[in-house]
Amino acid sequence: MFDPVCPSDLTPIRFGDKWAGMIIRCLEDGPRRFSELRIPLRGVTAKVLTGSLRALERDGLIRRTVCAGPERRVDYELTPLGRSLLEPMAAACEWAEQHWDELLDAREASSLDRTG
Amino acid sequence: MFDPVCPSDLTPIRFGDKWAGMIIRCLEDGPRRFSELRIPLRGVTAKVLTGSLRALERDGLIRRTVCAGPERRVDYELTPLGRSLLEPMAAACEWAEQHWDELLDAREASSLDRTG
DNA sequence: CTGGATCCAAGTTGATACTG
DNA sequence: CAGTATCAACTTGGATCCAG
Repeated sequence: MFDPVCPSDLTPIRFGDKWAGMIIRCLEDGPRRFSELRIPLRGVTAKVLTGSLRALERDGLIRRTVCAGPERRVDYELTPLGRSLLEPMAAACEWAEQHWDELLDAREASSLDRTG
Repeated sequence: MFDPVCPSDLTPIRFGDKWAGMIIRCLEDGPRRFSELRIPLRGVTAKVLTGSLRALERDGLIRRTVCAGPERRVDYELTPLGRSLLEPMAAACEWAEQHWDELLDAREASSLDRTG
């Protein structure tokens, strides 16, 4: 799923911490539960995801809602500010896609310098 | 000088490592020497600046040129790829300027939550 | 289910001293 | 001038276990 965003951390552009960019994209289409977020973000532990979510909340990019009811359930959704971030993110993705090959070539060339 | 870029590391958007974004902006108007770069980047040590420059060079964003002559002199300049990064960087800066107040407000609000 | 607590490995940044 | 070497501090991400 996150191939188009940052295939191998190759692009020099990053949004927040390691998971912030992916979290924002996960929330793009509407609110998601804590456990829903853990599915696409394969490998993220609860603690780290909590940390990222708290940071995003502190910056006013997402809103955390504890839903009433018998079952414990917490929803996260983008605030208008968070949603506005999608624009520069799209610009960053476009740049990454356009210059993907050049980035790869540069890495290859510099690794060849070291070996030969 | 770097107030417009990232006044207090408040924006969630980052380019490369801590100094990469500033280095790129320093090279925007043409080649600069190692020691010239150290002026605006107050506080950066030679080792750290070297590390950032090497990383940018490896990614093909800047080119390093050792100038011939009696005095030791090394120039750094943006490659076309590095220059192309100025576009998404401008988009990021624009976003940061437009939403500066909201970011500040969010931080204030969350710090108030903690104190009272 | 949604985290908090604790511990830990790894990476990042920097201070300081030194070199061709 | 343009770095390199070494060491120390801090930050990050994660594993594991525990709790309301």
